[in-house]
Amino acid sequence: MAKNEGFVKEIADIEADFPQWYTDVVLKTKLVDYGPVKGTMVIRPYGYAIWENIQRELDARFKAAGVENAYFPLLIPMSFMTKEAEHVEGFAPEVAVVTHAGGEKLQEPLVVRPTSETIIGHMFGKWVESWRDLPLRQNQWCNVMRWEKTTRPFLRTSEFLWQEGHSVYATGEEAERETLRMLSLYETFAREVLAMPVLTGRKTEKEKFAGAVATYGMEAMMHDGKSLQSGTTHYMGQNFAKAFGVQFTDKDGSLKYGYTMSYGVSTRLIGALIMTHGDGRGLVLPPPVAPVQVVIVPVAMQKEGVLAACKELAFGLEAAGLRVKVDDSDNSPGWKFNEWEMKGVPVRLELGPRDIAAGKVVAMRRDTLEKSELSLAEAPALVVELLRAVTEGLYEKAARRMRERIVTAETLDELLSGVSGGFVRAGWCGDRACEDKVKEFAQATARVIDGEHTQKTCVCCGKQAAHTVFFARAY
RNA sequence: CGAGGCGUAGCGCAGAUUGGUAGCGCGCUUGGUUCGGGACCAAGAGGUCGUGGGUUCAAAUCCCGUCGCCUCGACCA
Repeated sequence: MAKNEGFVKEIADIEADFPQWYTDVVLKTKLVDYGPVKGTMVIRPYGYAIWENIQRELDARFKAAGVENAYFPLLIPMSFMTKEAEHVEGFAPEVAVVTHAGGEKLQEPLVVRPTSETIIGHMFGKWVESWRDLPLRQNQWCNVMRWEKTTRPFLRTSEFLWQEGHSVYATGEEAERETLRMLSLYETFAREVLAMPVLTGRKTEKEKFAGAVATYGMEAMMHDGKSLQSGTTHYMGQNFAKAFGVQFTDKDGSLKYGYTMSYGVSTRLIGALIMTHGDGRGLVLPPPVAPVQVVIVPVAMQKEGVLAACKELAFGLEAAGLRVKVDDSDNSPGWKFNEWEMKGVPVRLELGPRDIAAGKVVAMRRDTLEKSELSLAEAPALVVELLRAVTEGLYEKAARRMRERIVTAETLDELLSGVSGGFVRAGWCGDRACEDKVKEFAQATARVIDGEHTQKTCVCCGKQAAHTVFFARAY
């Protein structure tokens, strides 16, 4: 790579041409490549390793919450899709359909799952008979397909990876409580693992999931002030239970429909990470999900003992539970510094003859680019501490940016100015017409309804506000 | 689906207006010297010019068709 091809932009520059910066960085760091079919992506090893870390962390949290993993089929009979009226209306435009197989036209077309409420509803209908079978809480890690018109790696692709959790409860209260509990689990996960602050809340009718009674979402603010929906949970009431016959005999002997809910996050989270933490030099990965947490760059590595010292250091760090790489490739140290900075490795250690003689190692943290000297002997403990500081630092930096870029608006003009660089908190009367008008006027949508209702009047029509809403432009 | 742009070596591009031996940079291979912020020398390998047709003695280049991808808008994890 030529000198001028590296990422040595300033932060202001990445915001100026953010979509281009994003596309460049995901391709150059080999997170992803375009697939041969429009809208598809290949998640390359460096990107997939991030996904595996996300999976591992989230999966453990689901299991701790009592959810079991299962796997349901990719293909869903077309007739299932039409059983829930709103659901089919919402998803019909973007499903891919299999019409031929085995060299013959199929009697009934099969849709490639865009989400699995229908087929899981069908199966749950078979499995649920008694109140003793409830709650039923399952999750699957899988791929889904939605034929999108405009695509971008991780953020919106025709096929993507996700998890979808589905639960049935005997009562609506329980199912609703689970819907909020999972939203909270996501929020905690975003903070602790992705170092990403989010806003959570209920979605408006216009933005809710097709077939749900209520949808809740978490929204993250990207570097350019736009919002990215990073996870959703849905309370379905009895809509799907009735459509698929999810019934049980209650304690009193009466036959009742269950109440269902679902929740999901996808590989979009990888895009969210990149657009939350990245800077002019490329990726900045939060330590909990970074495929390589510490890279060791040997200096003057042909000199006696340098490589051996690097390997010994790596051994000590690995013993402390860290993911470590010694870059003993033929490139110059300068090349390696730039390369690993671009790839977002949270901590770099430089080890050369000078350090070895002094019993020290030079450490650089990726988030602040600050260098410090550590005692070689105590490096494992110190690096663990440094990584913790990086995670916290990333969260604080992103949280500060989000706080600074949320403004309150009383008028459409104020809203328009606010959404050009961040989120806007504004009153809303609750009418779809006003929501649509805001969209038209400011290219902004209602992201979530704020839990704190502070605004008295609707930003659009001036009537009494039913809710206080966060408006933003969204990816 | 609307508007633009692009398909030439692994990647990024030039060559096209004026048709005439397929080029450049990076990367790759081999050998050597280097190594504290993208090192250097030497020698090499690598191309159905997206695809189909047409014009021509001759097409990457001109004409017609077609396929694909990217970006920006309207719809969505």
